[in-house]
Amino acid sequence: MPVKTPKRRTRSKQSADKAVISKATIDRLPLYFRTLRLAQDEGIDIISSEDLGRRLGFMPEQIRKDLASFGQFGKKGVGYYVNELKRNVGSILGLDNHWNIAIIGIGHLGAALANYQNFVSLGFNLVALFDQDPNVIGQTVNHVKVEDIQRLKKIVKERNIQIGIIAVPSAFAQGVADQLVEAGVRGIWNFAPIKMRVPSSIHLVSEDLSIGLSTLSYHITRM
Amino acid sequence: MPVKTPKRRTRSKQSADKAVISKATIDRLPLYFRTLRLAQDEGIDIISSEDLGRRLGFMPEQIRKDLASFGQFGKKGVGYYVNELKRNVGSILGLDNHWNIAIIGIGHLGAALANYQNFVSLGFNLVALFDQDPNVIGQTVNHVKVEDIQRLKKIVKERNIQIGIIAVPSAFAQGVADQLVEAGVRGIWNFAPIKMRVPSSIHLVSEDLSIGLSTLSYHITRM
DNA sequence: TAGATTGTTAATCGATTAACAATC
DNA sequence: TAGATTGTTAATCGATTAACAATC
Repeated sequence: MPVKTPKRRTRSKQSADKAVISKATIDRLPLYFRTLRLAQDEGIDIISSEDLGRRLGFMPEQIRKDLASFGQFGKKGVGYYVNELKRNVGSILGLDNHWNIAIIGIGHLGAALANYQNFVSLGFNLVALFDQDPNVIGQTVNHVKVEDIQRLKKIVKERNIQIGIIAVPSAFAQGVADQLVEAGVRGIWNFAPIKMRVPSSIHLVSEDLSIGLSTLSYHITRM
Repeated sequence: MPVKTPKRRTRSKQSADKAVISKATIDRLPLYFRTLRLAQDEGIDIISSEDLGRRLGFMPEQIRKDLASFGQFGKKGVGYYVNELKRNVGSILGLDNHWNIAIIGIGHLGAALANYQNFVSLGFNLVALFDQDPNVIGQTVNHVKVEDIQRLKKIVKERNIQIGIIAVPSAFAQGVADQLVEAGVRGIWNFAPIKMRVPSSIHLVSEDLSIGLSTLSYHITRM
């Protein structure tokens, strides 16, 4: 459900004011971050919006506009310093907060997420796993022990967990979300294909894996 | 890269013409399908756009507009017949083609996808798994044997596979995509976080799991 | 019939792309 | 300096929401 951000028509010209950033822009930031990291790995020092655009399949003006909404990171006539821009984009995304995350539901998907190395490389700390199955509780996945979901609230507080990742079957997902909210997490990343409801103060991102496959079916049906 | 569909300004009024359907509309169709199935399970015969909207968090006029772009499925003053609409939406999505799918890369994520029951319930047939690791080749995941990736082209043709699901490490993903294209698949569902390139005749949907977590970080950093 | 709800056109809103002055 | 490239405003494009006639 799109949260309507009140829009400011009369914003002053050059003050350090927080303009409203579009969701589309925010969704592109992680892609800029990754591409900058790859460029860094290639030893590139300076990159233009045109080159970034070529690598990502975006128009250069879109990239410039996205970045400019957070500050003036480039040098006219030159481009962007890769290291500096990467650090800035990472900081905008809050990756340097090194959030503590937990996964709830250690089935096939939960276990795969627990082993996903990209989260580590983005700076997230996997600090807890939870399941309800006595056969799974006590096991270790990627060096983290699976805890009884009964202990969720206690451990979320103890380990200062800010983000909960829900990978339980649909029927239990809303209940787990409610528990996470009560335990005090600030964000939920949900993989259950349901319309999840959380208080407006909690940030929710839902992944729906069956959308992609279904839309693929739609397209190949028509070709 | 958005494929520009030539737009028809001068479309005739009431003929069975295929108007251009927006990507946003297509992405919502799988959600309609799922919600209709749930309503069906609840024994509901007739549903209004308002009720569908409440269940999904969409405006009813958006749902009516989406559906109306494919035909007149509702009854004025009454609503939509759940069974009939679900059948129609499923057919629009091409789910009744029961596409044959294969997963390439049977690591944690690939194995999780191989076990994902929602694909089965959407009518997809998982008919092949591929890996490159001799320790994985020959194993059975969800009743399907893992084949040597060397045999990809042969098996894709033999088993009439239309959709390839890529779950290999980023470094190998483009190469696998190229092989799938050569083998004759019509669509690729990619989980590697790269900018994948395929011919314009091949449909590509990429899932990028780190976007969701990064944008969550963005939002909780700012609250 | 009266009330309800669709299908569709018009109005609004938001996001992308184009253009160009500023400046390195 | 001349050439290149940013940052930003304006124009365009596309998607959502509002309004309402049609009709069950």
